[in-house]
Amino acid sequence: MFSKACEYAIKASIFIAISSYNNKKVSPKEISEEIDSPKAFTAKILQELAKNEIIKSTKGPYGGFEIDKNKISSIKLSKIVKAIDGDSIFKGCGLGLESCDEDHPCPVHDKFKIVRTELRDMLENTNLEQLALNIKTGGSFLKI
Amino acid sequence: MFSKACEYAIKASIFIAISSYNNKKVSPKEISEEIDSPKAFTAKILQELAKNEIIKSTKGPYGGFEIDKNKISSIKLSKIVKAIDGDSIFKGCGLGLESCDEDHPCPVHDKFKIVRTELRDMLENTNLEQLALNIKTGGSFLKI
DNA sequence: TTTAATTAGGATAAAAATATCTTAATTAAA
DNA sequence: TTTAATTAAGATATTTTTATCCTAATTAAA
Repeated sequence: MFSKACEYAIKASIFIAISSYNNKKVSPKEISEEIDSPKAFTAKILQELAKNEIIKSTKGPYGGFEIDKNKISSIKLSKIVKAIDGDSIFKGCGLGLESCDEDHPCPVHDKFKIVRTELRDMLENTNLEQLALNIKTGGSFLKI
Repeated sequence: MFSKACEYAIKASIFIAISSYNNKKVSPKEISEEIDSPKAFTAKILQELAKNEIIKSTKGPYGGFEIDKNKISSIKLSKIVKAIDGDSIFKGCGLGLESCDEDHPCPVHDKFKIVRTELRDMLENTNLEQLALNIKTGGSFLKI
């Protein structure tokens, strides 16, 4: 469904959100250990998230990655997915046709539309606050 | 969502179904032209579909690919997707965790479950006959 | 101002997906 | 039985994704 990079991006964002609630910046090393991902690759993805202003990076001693506490609830999953994988998963045709629309639909257009809408709504209606809180209360987990 | 190979597999299967209704076997060349895909790569995918008994191949003169007419309505989209991409798209965790389940869910488990179920149901409830007929009646298209 | 701790960025490598090419095997018809 | 038309299979190439490594830039504190 999502690329590896996008899976890491989502998990990393959740962990950074949790750490930020604790007023703690985190490094690529801590993040990759927490979410069980390759460190250097994760660092690249963090750069991308920072460029998209989803997370904030601070260089130098006492630096690291964080998210403004009062921004966490406004960051939707859709924003993270768009930043890393683009929007083709909610906008694109299920069979990869360039010009698939109501007027010129691919064979699975109507059937696929329902799934795509369900996915888009899910990503639009899920934010980092919800996901972080659920982890904090032990309702879900970031690895194994 | 699906790999390129899987998109080609779905489109090829639909075209072969349509041709089979017309009692006509088709070659990789005809198929790739009809669905706008690379010929040799498409041929590989056809081999895979044949191994999975989704399509039937006949070598030699007057050979080609076809589907038993009375089997077309029983071939679900899910069977094609499973044969090419495997079942991780309906079974796997949205964040790629090995052991994600109700007892040990990933952060998006509950939200993702709805989408995955919607997708699985769609693939289970869509068959080649429906898709082929919809094309025949001009309700949908295989390319551009 | 120097040092050490950090992220940024570029170069490279490895693996997987996509794509192509060549030859082998099969088979119907002449 | 030979020939020509077809798919099967293996080798190779290209592109994309995933991953690693090294150096540069930044910055807080000594």
